[in-house]
Amino acid sequence: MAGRSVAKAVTRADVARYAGVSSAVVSYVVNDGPKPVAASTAARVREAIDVLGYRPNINARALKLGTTGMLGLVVPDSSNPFFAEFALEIERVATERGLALLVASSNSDPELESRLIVDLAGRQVDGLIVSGTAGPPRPRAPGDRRLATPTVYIDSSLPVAGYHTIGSDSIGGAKLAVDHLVVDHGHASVALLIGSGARSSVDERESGWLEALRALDAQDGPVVRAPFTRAGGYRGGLRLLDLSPRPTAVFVSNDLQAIGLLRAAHEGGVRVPEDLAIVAYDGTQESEYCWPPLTSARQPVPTMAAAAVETVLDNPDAPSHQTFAIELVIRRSCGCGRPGRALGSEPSP
Amino acid sequence: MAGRSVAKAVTRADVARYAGVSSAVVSYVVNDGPKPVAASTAARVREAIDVLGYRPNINARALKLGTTGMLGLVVPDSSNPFFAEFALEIERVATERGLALLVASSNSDPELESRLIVDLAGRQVDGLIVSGTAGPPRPRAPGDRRLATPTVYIDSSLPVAGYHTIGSDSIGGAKLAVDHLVVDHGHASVALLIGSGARSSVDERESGWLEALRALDAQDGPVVRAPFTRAGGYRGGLRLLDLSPRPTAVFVSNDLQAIGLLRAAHEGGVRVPEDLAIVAYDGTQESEYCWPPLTSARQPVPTMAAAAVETVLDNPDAPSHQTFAIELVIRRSCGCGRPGRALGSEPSP
DNA sequence: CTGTTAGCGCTTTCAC
DNA sequence: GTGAAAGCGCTAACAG
Repeated sequence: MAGRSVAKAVTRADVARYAGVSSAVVSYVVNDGPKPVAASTAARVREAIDVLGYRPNINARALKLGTTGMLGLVVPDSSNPFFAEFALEIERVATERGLALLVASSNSDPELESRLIVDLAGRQVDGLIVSGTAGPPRPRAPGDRRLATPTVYIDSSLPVAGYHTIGSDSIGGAKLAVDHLVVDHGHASVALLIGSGARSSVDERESGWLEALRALDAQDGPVVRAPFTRAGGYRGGLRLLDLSPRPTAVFVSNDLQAIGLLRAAHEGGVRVPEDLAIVAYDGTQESEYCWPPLTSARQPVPTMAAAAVETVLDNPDAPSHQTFAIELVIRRSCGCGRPGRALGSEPSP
Repeated sequence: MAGRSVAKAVTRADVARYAGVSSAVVSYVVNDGPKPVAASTAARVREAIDVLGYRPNINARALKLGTTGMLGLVVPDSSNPFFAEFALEIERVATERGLALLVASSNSDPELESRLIVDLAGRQVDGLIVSGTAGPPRPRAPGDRRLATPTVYIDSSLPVAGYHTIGSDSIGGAKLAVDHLVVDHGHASVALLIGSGARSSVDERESGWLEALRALDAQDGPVVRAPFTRAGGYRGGLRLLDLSPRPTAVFVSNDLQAIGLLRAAHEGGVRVPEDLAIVAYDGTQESEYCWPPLTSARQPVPTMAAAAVETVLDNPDAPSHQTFAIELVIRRSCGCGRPGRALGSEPSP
């Protein structure tokens, strides 16, 4: 059905004919090598290219070279601002390196996810970056057939044998959040509003929250589980606010949920941070512009994205693991600053 | 540099050898045609495929067929939730049709944008969907060389000669917004906070705003221009709130700006909607979860995305234009509902 | 039902 | 400095 309509593309042979040279020469001038070409010939070729409107067929090139100049990215949900920002950063560094980005969303469905991975691998992408819904894959069995495509799992705070993995230091991040609430703001205990995913293992944000509380001899507050979405945060928030006694402080596992919680609080007349202090996780742009602005444990997205691309491209063998420190961005929802006045009141551009 | 590490992939020839058939037969079973294959042979081939872990090389296939099974999408800013949602929808329908999506962000830079378009076209995508930062291209000159790739411009409320265009009915949408503010809420005039882009022509949202005001014999309020971002809305909002007399109602050209404006209002102690009624444009998810929830003129993103893909794939010739009606989603920021209580208080999932 | 084979557009070695 | 030709992995005539 397609293919029919693609107006007969002009090919390297057309250019060669028009310029009165061989197709090899066209190749030399297009790629600026590997052989030198006389200046005058080159000029003629370039003119032919211009006149004819020639565009090299990148796929043919890929076939010959065994390289596609494409990266694949699969995320659970690209409308989650965190993944959107991640994707944008990856795209930025890919573009810088002359690569294009093939994206796919698994919609948090492990089955779809693996189909997408297989599909992208079949498209011969030069590297695959995946944020697994089902968490990182299980360690590779000894005789396992490798996926030929170099792959890195992001969003994995622990190493997985046989794979490249990258993640933020969620344990450390959770601790930062809890410490701030307990030490700096004097809360006796901190609740947890956390995502309920398909992930098999315990979320490290939960471990960090617990560890921090223990280390401070503070009490762990109630735990509420809800989907990693605004709506999930809203519903989870409703339950959280219904608890008695109502928690005075909560650590929320991502910005989206915190925003949902904020809505629940507004509707219930619960003042943030006066009645309920909130620290979130991710530090997306959206967290800066809700009301009150969210204090959030920010993942260094640009750095992580750059590392992902680099790892998969420059280091395809030798599985590695990298963890990135997170930074607590202080705004108003934790209780810092003055009411009605956002901290750092000139928002970033 | 790349290519080296790609573990020698298993090819159709390997499978053929292993199964003791010709490569054509392998092709027949993989594609389920065009020739029939004996059941027993097919089984042998399938087993070989399995054992060897064979994956067809999609690029080779593309080269042969003149079709890549890829769509290209270029947007100004994929971290804008509106475009993120759009991209997600396009991806969804593309996946349904077995196509992959190549995305690129122009970062609102017209120069980058055209480079990206050329690059994607060179990658032989089967169709190109672009949301132009420079607006749709100028009408095609008679002798103009066509871009061979079928292309549709989204976000273009007016037709452009020689191109496929798709857009929401921004004039109608703006009127809906203004009418609601003036007729239903009794505001004597409505201000405008609108994006300042690279677009050459006047934004139709501005025209709609003006027309609606005229039609109602109402007064046009002040116009403030600022970038299409949260920060832009914030800064524009600061200026707007500084005006005297301060407007009592404002139509904002996208959700992002409205969210920035909301922050400015919160900081300035201006109550929304009591002191300032707001109606935004786009109707992204984020508009549902800020506080107060935004009344917004919603673009039918899924419908538009489906139309874009269909147009570019099934209708590559015969330039067409499609406009989609927008729907005013009533929430709290316009003054509807009760204070502290969001309208439709059970948010969507 | 199965096999042979000619390319798709490109790069690159090897000759001139 | 330039050209001829092989071949990347795949499909689809065309023969058997």
